[in-house]
Amino acid sequence: MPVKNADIAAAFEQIADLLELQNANPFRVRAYRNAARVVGELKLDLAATIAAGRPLPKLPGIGSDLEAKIREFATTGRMAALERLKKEVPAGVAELLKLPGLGPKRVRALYEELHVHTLPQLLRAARDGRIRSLPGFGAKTEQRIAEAIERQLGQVKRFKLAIAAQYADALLAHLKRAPGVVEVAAAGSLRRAKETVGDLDLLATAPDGAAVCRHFTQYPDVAEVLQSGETRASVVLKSGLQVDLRVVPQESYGAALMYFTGSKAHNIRLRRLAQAVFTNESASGWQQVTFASPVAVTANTTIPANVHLKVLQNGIFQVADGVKLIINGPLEAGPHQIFSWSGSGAIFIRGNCKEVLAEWFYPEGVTDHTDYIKKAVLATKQFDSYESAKDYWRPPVILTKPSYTIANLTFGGGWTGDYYAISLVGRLSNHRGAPVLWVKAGSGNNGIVVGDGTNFQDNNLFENLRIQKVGGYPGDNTG
DNA sequence: AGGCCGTACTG
DNA sequence: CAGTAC
DNA sequence: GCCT
Repeated sequence: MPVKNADIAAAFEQIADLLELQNANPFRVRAYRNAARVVGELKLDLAATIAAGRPLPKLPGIGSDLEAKIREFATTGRMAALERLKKEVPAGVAELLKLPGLGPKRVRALYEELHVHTLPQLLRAARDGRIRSLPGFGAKTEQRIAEAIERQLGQVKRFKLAIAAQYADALLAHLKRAPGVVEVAAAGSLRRAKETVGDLDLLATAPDGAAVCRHFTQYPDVAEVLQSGETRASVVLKSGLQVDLRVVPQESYGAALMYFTGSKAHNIRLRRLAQAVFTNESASGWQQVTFASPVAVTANTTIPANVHLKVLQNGIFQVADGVKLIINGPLEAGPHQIFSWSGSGAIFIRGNCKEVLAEWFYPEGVTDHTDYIKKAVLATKQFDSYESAKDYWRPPVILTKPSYTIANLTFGGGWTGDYYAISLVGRLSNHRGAPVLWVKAGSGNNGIVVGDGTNFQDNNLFENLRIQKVGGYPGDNTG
C-alpha cells in the first residue's frame, strides 16, 4: 500500500493535535500544521519520488527534521514520533478537539480528571453533570457540549448553495433594518459560490456593532444564540444552519469583505503579500512589492490573460518539480533571469508578450546555455496538456533585438541548426535575492494575482471590488 | 538567537 | 485572566 | 519546527 501525500499530511495533523494536547510550543504545533498543508496540496508524489531515489524538492516550511519524518513514513509506513505520541495520549481524545469550545487545555482536563476519552463518554459525563465540577467549566459549557455532540452525532450537514442563499437573503434583509447599518453582505463560501455551504458568514458596517448584533440575534428564525458582542455574533437557525455575523467600521468594509470571503487558503497566500513591503505607489494604481525571499509557484498555476506581469531585475519565479506555470497575460522583463525550476516543472507562456529572452532562463554563472535555451524555446510553445520535453520545441524563441552575440554554445542530441538559440555574453547580472514583481488589479476586471502567482478569480464576484493597496487584515483600509 | 497575525468573546 | 475561535 |  503506497503512502500518499494525504497520508503524510494526516500524520502531521495528528502529531499537531497530540502535541497541542501535551501543551507543546504552539509554533512547533503550527509548523506541523503548515507542513501538513504543504504536503497535502503538493502534486508531486513524495513516496514515489523517494522510492525512485530522486531528490525531494525544497518545500516551504519543511526542514531537515520534517523531511526525515517524510522519508521515514514513505519507506516504512510508520512514523516513530507519531506512535510515541499516540502512546502518551489516550486514543480518541483528539476527536474531542473538534467540538466547539473545546481546545487542548479543556480536553486535557476532561481526560485527566474524568477519564473521558471518547465522544459517547463525554456525552454521558455531560448528562450526568460531572463536567461542571471541573475548574474552567460551568453548567452552561456542559450543556453546550452535550448539544454539540448530539448535533454532531446526528448530522454534519452542509447546505446547497441555492438553499443557503435563500436563508442569507432573508437575513440580510433583516440586517438592513438594524440601527445604523450601512452595508450588509454575505461573505464566506456563499460569496465564493461553492456548491455547498457549511455556515453563513455575514458582514455589516455600522457605528454601533452591539446594536446590530442584538438585532441580528432577534431574528425570528433563530434557534440558539451562541454568542453576541460588540463586533460579532453567532446563531444557529432552526434549520441547523449556523450564521456568523461580523460588524466592522465603514472604512474597513473592503478589507473585511475580502478577508471574510476567504478562502482560508487564499488568505494565507494573501498574508504573504501583506507582509511584503509596498513602495512607489503610483497614481494609476501600480505598486511595487519586494519580497524577502524568492517567489515560489508551488502548485499548478494559471495566470489569467487580464493580468499584466512585470518582473523586475532580481525577481524570480521558482517552479517546483512537476509543477506547471501557465502565463496567459502580457509579460514584461529585462534581460535577466526571471524563471528557475528543477525536474519536470514547466512554464508555458501563451500571452502576448513581445519577446521571450533566453536569458530569462539562465542561472548566474552558467556558460553552457544549451539547456536553458531549450527551456526558453519550450516555454513559448502553446500547450494544452503536459507533454514530455522531447516532443516539443518547435516554435522558435521570439526575438526582438536586431543582433546578438553567440558564445559558448553547443548543440547536442538532435539540436541541429533548426533553432537559433541566443545568449548575451558578459553582462548577466542576475542576483538571487529579493524578487520584485508588479501586481496590478486592473480597473473593472475580475482577477488579481498575489505574490506567489496564485490566481484569485471567482468569476465576477469581485467585479465591484477596487483594490488600491492590498493588505490582508480588516482595518488596513484595503478596499 | 528570536520571530512566527491580531483581536474578540466567554467563563 | 486563560482559553478558545475566527 | 522553520526561517532569516
